[in-house]
Amino acid sequence: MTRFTEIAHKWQQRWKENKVFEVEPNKKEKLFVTVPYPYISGSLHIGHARVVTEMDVYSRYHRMSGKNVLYPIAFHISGTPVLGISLAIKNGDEKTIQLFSGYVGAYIKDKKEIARIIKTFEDPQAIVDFFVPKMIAEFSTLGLGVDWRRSFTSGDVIHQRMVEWLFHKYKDKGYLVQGKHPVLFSKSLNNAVGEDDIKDGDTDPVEKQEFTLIKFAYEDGFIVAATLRPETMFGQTNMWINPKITYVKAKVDHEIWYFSKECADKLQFQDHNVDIIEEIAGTTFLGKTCFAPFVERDLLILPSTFCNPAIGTGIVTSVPADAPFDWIALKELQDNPELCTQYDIDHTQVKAIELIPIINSKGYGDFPAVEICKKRKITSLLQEKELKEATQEIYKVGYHTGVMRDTCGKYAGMKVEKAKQAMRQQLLEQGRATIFWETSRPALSRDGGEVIVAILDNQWFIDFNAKGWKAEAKQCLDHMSIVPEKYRKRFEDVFEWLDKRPCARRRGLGTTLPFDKEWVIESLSDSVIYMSLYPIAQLVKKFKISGEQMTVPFFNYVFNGYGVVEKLSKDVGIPVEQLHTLREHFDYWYPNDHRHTFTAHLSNHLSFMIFAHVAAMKKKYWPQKISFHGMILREGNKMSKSKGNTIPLLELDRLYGADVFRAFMCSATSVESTLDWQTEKVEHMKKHLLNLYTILETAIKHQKNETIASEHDWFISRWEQLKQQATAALEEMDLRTYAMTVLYDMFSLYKDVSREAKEQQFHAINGAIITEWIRLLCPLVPHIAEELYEQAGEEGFASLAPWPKSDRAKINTIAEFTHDMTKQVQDDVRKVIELAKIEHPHRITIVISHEWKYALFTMLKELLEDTRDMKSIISSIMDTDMKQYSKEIMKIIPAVVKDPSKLPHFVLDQETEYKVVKHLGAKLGEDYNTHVLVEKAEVSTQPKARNAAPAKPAIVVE
RNA sequence: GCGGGAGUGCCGGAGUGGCCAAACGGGACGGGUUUAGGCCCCGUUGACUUAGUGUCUACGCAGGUUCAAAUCCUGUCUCCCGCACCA
Repeated sequence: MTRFTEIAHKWQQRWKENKVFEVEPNKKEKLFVTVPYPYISGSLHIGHARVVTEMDVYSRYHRMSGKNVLYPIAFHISGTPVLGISLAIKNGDEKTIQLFSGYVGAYIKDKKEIARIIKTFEDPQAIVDFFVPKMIAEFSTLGLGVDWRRSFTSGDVIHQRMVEWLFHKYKDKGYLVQGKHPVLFSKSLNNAVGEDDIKDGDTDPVEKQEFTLIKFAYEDGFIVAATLRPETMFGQTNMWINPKITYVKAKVDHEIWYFSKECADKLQFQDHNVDIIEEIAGTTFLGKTCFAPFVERDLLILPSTFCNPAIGTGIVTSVPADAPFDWIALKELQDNPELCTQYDIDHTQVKAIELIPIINSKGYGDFPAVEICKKRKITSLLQEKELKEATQEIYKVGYHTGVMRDTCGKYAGMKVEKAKQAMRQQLLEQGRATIFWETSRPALSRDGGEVIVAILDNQWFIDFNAKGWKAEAKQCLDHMSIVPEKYRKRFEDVFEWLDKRPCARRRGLGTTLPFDKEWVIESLSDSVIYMSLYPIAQLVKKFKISGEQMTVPFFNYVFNGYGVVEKLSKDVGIPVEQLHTLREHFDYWYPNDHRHTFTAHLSNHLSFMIFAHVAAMKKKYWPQKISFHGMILREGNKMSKSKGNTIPLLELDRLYGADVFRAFMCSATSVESTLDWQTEKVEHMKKHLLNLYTILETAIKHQKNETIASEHDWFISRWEQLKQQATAALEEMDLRTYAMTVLYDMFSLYKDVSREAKEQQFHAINGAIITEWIRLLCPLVPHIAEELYEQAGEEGFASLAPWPKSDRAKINTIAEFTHDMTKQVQDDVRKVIELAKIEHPHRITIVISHEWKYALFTMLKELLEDTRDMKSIISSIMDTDMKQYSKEIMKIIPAVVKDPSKLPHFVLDQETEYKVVKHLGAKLGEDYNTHVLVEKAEVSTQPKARNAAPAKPAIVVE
């Protein structure tokens, strides 16, 4: 454990004991800040730490600036992940058990005890109960100024009641609708499933794919083929049926269909009635025909083994121009007359099949499938992998760049992207097709049952397009501050395309839908307005208010002030005073003044938050500000648990202590940029902080309350400017500039003055700035700051000390300039001596510029403010009595106009400069142990005297 | 494909029209301190030049606007992120 870790623990303990961050409403201006509540998922790592730490630095500044700051954190447990962990442990999943044994092992050493605790995790609530206190402890190691009394989880009664209240609001306003919706579904569990219920669902995710089932008239009914590409239907040449499998004839709704048995089974889950009539061998169909839409003619049914009964209908319509599988299958048949004979098919008919060009894709001719097969040397259906890749490639290019050809009837000239939708729509409207959902790969649930797609016909949706809602949300957004501002447009776009969103599921932790208990509110929809609980959560606990008491009217009153409090009190059995207190607290803290989050939340959580607030809250409680932070990498790589490259907060605490982390994180990159965690750089920061700490400790011991001589005005001036810079940066949440200012700029400025100030004066400077500096450091490295603050003999906590105000009156740019000039001359003298290779100069002469040049430079500076026109500048100057120096002036002006940086920041007068340099001369004389002569150009005999310019005296070393 | 962002030195990264050979941090090199190492301190680190205050070249590439561009405009290349119902 490092020294910094010890200091951190000491102060974290004291803050806790003294309830430093437990806040109540008072007379001060309030600031209520939030971050998204973290999901319970085992131990915390630095990925979690960024957002909470940034918000902490920012809010600590505001606390010191005199605001009453509320910074709370709660925990999210809704949805399926915690459930999934629980399930995995129940099923004896070794990976999960090991992972969680590791997390638990961070706190408990006894192996038996660990195993016992893991066993309890079969109940999801046990996971929550175990980790919430651990997560609070781990967050606390970061030194957060959080009021932990207000924490809760999304599974707590208060949260559930509040979510119910919100959904009642949605329902009352007509923002909830019911409809059909496809979900992944386990036949054995007879329930919807998520990623964590599916075998290998985390490593090889299963998606829902939307097939179009197209009906081809055949005998008494339809042969039904499945396709993902309805836009290729103008290119159909034949039908593929697998001779090796058995199909079924079935009554589907009111029609007779011929298709695979597997599909028939699945279709029953997708809102269709299916009665199987008989089984039919695949070979039965061969050589016959069926009638195809779009091409509007009979297609020959041919054999192919690539048709998989488990995918789609096991029947595929053939588009050899655009589908590599179809092309190779057709070619194999055309090239093998024997194969045709074997299936009793007329080879001449097969041979006669001609490809129909349908899509014009970038980089391809008439028949992309043929081209790509040739290019990739695909000649056989056995090259399955290559064929799949080729199919992907053709699809991708076709979808993005393709245009329908003249062969495609009224769709000719249409982009593939559009034609796909339009053609499918036409088929559906004509009753010649239906939608069928299929999983993107064969999948099993963890208990071994088959996973399919089922359509639920009573799915609940939030309808963001409900009348008036978007307009209000937009109004809220318009009044919000978005940092960085560039994300506002993204919000606007998201608002545009937000439509109906499924908001409840059949499984998972969370809140049941109050008016339809079969459903659990989905985890993104239940976490949109929970910040409303922070002002009251600890009161609800204190007043022992039960779930039954937190009714809809209860929240209506507490949040919005609606209703008659006496009646409410009687109805729910809560004393009027308590209701008043709840209402007052809410009204004091709300709205949420600032929410700091990751950009990934923009299109869902943050947008929903705005919609939820405008739906449920009075305008004055709408959110005020959202800021964004960037992602976090480790040594250039993404951090993830599966890669095993995360850094647990406990380890961070042990190796560095919170302050090193905070300082590194804030200074490494700007808030909105990607942060790369590089151990080497963190080590550098640790060294720097140690160095800074030592310097401040020493400075504390050598303070004097004495007047600082005017020769150090430059330092004081710069100090004030840096204070201002730090403050301005914090106001903008520019944590990087702030961190750099207090860690480095002030540090090097302090070093500079320490080198040139005499001891007494240096101690006086210490007296003037040290406690200020400590306080300025406090938001960034609060533990170190507290420790030093105490050493400096200050009362109370640095965390609660007033923020140092900068004094504009002390800013003296002339003093700074003079100081810089002195340093420059000093530097030049050193360089000249080096270049001249004179080891022991016996005389140094410094020549101050001619007086008239000061007038010239002053005038030039003024003129250059208005114009860059050489002629007018020259004529203005020549109008004065400087004309006598025209020869020299004509050399100076072009150079200066071309590059105005050649002019000094300030132009002093000759006498002042002479005095300053004379003073320096004395010092130089001591340094080099030689005679130094400072003279004005007018009296100098040195030829170099002519080169002297204001702020740039000529130097001669002999 | 659409939408958004980025391309600056050995590296990370400042800089949004002139005060920029480029903050700050790191690395490398030279020197000081030290028994030695570390820490710390000083200097150098685009090229050329010089007894400093000098000249030239550079901000993905190619053009343009302007007295003046890394910064504005046009084209182009490369990389990253999002394109949803998933937390």
